Amino acid sequence: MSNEQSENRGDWPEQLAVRVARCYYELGMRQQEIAALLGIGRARVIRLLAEARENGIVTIHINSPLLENVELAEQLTERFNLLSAEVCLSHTADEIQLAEQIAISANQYVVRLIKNGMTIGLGWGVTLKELVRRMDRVNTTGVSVVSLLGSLTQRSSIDRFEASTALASKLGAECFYLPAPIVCDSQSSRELLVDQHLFKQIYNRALAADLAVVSIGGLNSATIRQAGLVDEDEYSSANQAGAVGNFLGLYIDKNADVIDHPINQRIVSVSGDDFLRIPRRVMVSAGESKVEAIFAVLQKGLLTDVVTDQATAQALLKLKK
Amino acid sequence: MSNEQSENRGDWPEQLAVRVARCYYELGMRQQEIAALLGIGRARVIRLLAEARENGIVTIHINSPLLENVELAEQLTERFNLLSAEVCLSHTADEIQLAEQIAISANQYVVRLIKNGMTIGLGWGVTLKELVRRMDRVNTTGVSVVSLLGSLTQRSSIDRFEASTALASKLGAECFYLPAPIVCDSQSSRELLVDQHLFKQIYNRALAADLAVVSIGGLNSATIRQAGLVDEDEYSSANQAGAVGNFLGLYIDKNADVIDHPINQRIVSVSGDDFLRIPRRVMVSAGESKVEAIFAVLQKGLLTDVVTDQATAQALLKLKK
DNA sequence: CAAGGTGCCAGACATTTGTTTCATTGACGC
DNA sequence: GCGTCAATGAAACAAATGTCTGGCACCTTG
Repeated sequence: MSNEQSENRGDWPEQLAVRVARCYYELGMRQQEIAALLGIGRARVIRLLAEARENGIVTIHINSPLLENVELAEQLTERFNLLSAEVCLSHTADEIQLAEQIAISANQYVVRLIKNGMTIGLGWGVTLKELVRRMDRVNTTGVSVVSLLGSLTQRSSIDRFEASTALASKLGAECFYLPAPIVCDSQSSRELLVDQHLFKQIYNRALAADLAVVSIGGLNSATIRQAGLVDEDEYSSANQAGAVGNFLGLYIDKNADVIDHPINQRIVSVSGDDFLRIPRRVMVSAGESKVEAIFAVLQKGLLTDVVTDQATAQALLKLKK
Repeated sequence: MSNEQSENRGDWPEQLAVRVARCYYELGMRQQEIAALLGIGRARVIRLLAEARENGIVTIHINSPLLENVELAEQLTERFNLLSAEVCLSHTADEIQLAEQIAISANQYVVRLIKNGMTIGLGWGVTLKELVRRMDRVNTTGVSVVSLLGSLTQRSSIDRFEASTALASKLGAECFYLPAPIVCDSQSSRELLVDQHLFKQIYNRALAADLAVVSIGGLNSATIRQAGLVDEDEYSSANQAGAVGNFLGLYIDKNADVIDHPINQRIVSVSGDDFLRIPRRVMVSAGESKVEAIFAVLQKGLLTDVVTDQATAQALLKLKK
């Protein structure tokens, strides 16, 4: 039977995980059996299974929608004049867990929108990172991914928030980064960087995106400050200047207008009218603290699609009145 | 819009299952919590989860292929001149379990082939039934499903083997049946039925299918006889006449030629050259007892795609030599 | 070559999940 | 009304899964 296959095909960790996953989910074997079959410890089987789910090697889909959420989605679509919306169940107020949960729903939603030959503009943040991490691997051709914001420069931030690279790898796509930090030292250095030929080239590529997937930063969300890009002083002064959240790197007020504050002069991102040139603009976001900002952005018509959770959807619909 | 909010939205059993599934798989809640939240017993939560997996409300995908199986698939593709093939892991020799396992792999394979506006011709048997039962629900438009064989007439057989109806419901598609039993009483009654206007109409529809999904019946497979369509005498005499299996209802010999036997005169199905007019012909089958028949059919070039398991794939490749 | 680290297995343990049994409920048919 | 039957929850139990510890082998690094 299974003769000792040669050896060195592909990277082992992943192949092992795949094998374990197939034995477990497709063949319905017990972890103990699998461990015995593959000659490894049961603990490892458990780790590999967890890892496989984390990585999106294994994905679980629920094909039937929950009626009440379909209704909420329809209401959102109508009230904010969207192309479509998706509402998922939520159970926790913890923003990190929430991000994971929305990510799962958004996965299917986004995967359906991806077509061959497409350029995808991508934002930033834990939610998107999570989304991309658990996303199905899809075989595409001619797809490219462009970051809509400048780059993060700290390794730790990149690991937590940078999603483009991971998305590109899931899709087997090319990936482009705006060659400038997301927050520049000063307005003048921003202008210098933005004026570079290479920068413009990539910026134009971003403008030509067919699909944008973005998130929104609530103001007191940890994300922005965790990234260490904005210090406390700036944060609180932006706050006082009427900021309700952060959209594509820029601090916005309750009308979704970019507030007049020095920090916004230093941000590198595709925003404003340029952003609107992307025909399909999907927001993936939820959470108590982001409702106001999400509402503002929706109200202003910046988006064509929304993926959020029950609680946020209900809050948004209430605000509308 | 939101008209019947209050109570009667959708059928409850399914909605409950969906809700439980989402809580469990997306939100990662414990069964105990879910039971408490929804005010039902934990036992029911378990039953609903099982049911959801059975029905394909919940589907689990493994997105990364197993390298050794990719190799086997490539070998199959090349040796039998196929468009593509898929090989899944197998762990059991039990044909029923095997059917379940292949069905899981075939699901993804077949779903990828389905396009809007397509007509799908479908065969018969436990494997296909299983395939369809666990298949993802896909939203399609303009798809129709046509049975490639005459109809089953006993309720119990229908429940076990008839796949077209279920497929159509998963796809939201139209479904057409050949208006004749799969096995007629006599050759003459077959001719009479086949000559009906309505029959020809649907037969032509079947001929115009873009995709056929079929299985193969091993000779001593329980399926054929379970259906109670062929009695023991006929079975053993067909056996003696050199039958190695059953393809689209017809008994075939080791060259995949339809054997000269009275039973074959009474079968209603789309076969022979007519079958070859369907451009994409996928076989989903595996099992020790079917190897010879599968080999014959492949050798004769009746198929363009195969989904099978490791053991069968290896056996097929050995035979080729 | 040794210190420190990592990854793994083995096995003990806690938790979760699955199964069985039994009593209750409520719908249905007569 | 009144039995019958299926569906369900409760509780007890069995099995599986997940977590943790210690120890060993193997690496890296100085």
